[in-house]
This record gives sequence, structure tokens and C-alpha cells, in this order.
Amino acid sequence: MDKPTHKDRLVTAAALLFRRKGFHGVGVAEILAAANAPKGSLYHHFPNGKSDLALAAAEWASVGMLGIIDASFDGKPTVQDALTTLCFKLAKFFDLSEQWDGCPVSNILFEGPDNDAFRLCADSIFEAWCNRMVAHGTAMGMSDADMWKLAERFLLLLQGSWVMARARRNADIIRHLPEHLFT
Amino acid sequence: MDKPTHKDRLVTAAALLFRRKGFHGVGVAEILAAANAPKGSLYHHFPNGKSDLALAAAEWASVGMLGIIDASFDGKPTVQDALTTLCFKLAKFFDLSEQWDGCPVSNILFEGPDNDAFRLCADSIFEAWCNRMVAHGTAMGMSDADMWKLAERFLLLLQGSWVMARARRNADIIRHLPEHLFT
DNA sequence: TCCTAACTAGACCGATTGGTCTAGTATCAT
DNA sequence: ATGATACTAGACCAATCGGTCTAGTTAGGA
Repeated sequence: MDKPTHKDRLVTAAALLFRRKGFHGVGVAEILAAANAPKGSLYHHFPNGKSDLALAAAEWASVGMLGIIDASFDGKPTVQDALTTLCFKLAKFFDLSEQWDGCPVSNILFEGPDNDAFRLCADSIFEAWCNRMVAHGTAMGMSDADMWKLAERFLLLLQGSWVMARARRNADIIRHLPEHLFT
Repeated sequence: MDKPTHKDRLVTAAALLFRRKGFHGVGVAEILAAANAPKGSLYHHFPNGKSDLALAAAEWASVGMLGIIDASFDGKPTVQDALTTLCFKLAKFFDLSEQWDGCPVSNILFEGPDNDAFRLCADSIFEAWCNRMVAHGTAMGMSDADMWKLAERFLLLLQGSWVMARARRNADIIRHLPEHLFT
């Protein structure tokens, strides 16, 4: 229960802002103000400045997502139950975000400067999400192949519905994802 | 076969660049250079500058997408055939774009400045795509309800696979979409 | 106590941003 | 030929951009 350091606040503020407005849509000054941190701190903790911070923010968001995945699978009798819960949790998050934010990772990392480093990071994060779901699913008895296919389909639909939810300012499409997944 | 005007070139150049780097990721100067147009032209044809141009670019991209939809349905015996063709056409486009570009509309319009105007535009464009697919599908004998559901699912999967294709720099996931659509 | 390293603080910088403005040119109808 | 309109051209501007740099503060080990 330590109070958050400047570094922590920088990362969380950056994650929020980048997610909402994209890498180029947020100025360093804006992040600094939101985090209540001075410029010196940023370049001390993140020598490469904005880029490093974006990578860290995406990583932080990814860890949060993995936590939500775990929580959704916890104690559920079937994979279907777990993924349905996951959809509802994510829809709730969308609602809480004033309905402007999409996928944290793609919104932070796409359209960045060194496209390739950012892209690689996004790729590995998505893969980690997929792996985590597959791990839970196979532990519940699903075959590896079936679970992979299901996890991949889930990820595709989720990314798509994040985009559409943003366009519509409405999370219902995320809540209705299970219909597309299981029928 | 008129040669393109400055206005035309401005729109197409902007569509390309915005799609690749996002609204804030491209400077007006860069667009001007790519379009070989002077600054005066831009602000003559688009009094609100960059914002107007982005809206026009998205609209232009949308018309292109509607054309690809029509072409994909043309002469096909079943909706399944048509949507599979559509996937392959779009995957091809992705390959030709040096594998960096995702959905033209969401990449241009999200993270823009006046989020609400941009969002409304994106929303109506996606709806138009959906409507077009439904029109083709029902004309081929599918029930309205079934076709709506299918078109919506297709759009979700497509948006998602544009994101993933970008992350992986590989369009295969778009080509494999029909598996997720029809099984 | 003193030294060192971690960190904070913000003034400052050149480059670039989107946008304005005035002068000029081309293309009309009359 | 003339006047009006559509369009081009780019110099110019204040604001903001991301980033550097030096001075100062804090905290911990010896």
C-alpha cells in the first residue's frame, strides 16, 4: 500500500491518455500534468522519453488485462462461462472510461514512431493474452486445438467490438459477443 | 479520365497517410508534399483544414470499400462465396499496403480532435458497409435477420483481423476469416 | 559525517505544428 | 476587353512539440 511513485503515476497516466488519444495525440506536457510529475522524472526513468513510456504503459495495461482474464476464469465451470464473464467485465471497463477507449494495447502502440518496435511489442502482448486463455481452457479439459481456435476467435471479435463500441459510444456490442462466439 | 485535381490528390494522399499513421501522426506539410499541392489549395478546398480533409479522406475510403463489397458479391452464387471473396480482396489490399495499414476509416477517424464529429462519421460509415452487405444478402434470398447477424459478425471479425494483421504484419488472418464466419 | 547515487525541478532549445494572410494567376461569362 | 470568381502560391506566425541540461534535493551506506 505504498503511495505511488512518480514513475508509477507516469505510467498509469500515460496509459490512460495514450489509450484515449493515441501516441501522437498526447503531448509529453499533458502526461506530466496528469501525473503531477516534473519533466526531469520522465527522462530519468525513461531515457528514451515518450517512446519508452508508451511501451511501459502498454505493458502495464497488458498485465491488467491478464489479471482480468484470470479473474474471469476463476471458479467458472466452463470456458463459455469464463469468456462470457470476461466480456461483461470488459464492457464495464468501457463504460467506466466514458466510452471513448478501445483496446489499450493497439491504441497505445499503433501509429507510434518506430513502427516496428511498437508492432513487435503489440504482437507479443496479444500472443500472451491468447496463451493465457488457452492455458485456462486446456486446464478445464478442452483440447489444445479447439481452445486455440476459440481464443483466437475471441481475440478477433474483441478487437473488432472495441472498435465498434468506440464508434457507437456503446458497450452493448461487447456484451453480446458471446452470441457470436458460441453459435 | 480527367487528370486528378489538387483536391483529388489531397484527399487520396491524406487517406493513405492518415490510414498508416493516424490523424495526429501526419503533419499537414507531409500531406501537402505527398499530394504535390500548395498550402493555399488545402485551405481553399477545406476551410477547416486538417479536420475537413480527414473527414473527406474517410468518406473517400468508404466509397472504395463499398465498391469492393459490390465487386465481391457480383455474380457469386452464395453469400458465403461473396464474403470469402471479400476477405481475399481485402487481404490483398493489406499486402499491397506494405502491411502497415488497418481499417481505413477507424485509422483515420479515431484519435482525432473533435472526437464526436469524427466518431459520428465513423459510425455512419460502418453502418453503410453493413447495410450494403445486407442488401446484397437479402437480394440473394437470405432472411433479413440472419443476414444482419452475419454482416455484423463479419464486420467485427474484419475489424479485429485488421488489428491483428497489423500487429503481425501478415494478412493470413484476414484470409482465414471465413473459417470463423461459417463454422 | 561525508560521499555517492537516485531522483527532482524546471528553464531552455531548435524544430515542427496547424493555420492565416496577402498577392498573384487562371478561367470564366459577358 | 473586362470584371468576377476560383484557385494557387508560399511567406509568415504564434503555439506547441519532444528533448536536453544544469542545479538542487533527497536518501542510504560506510
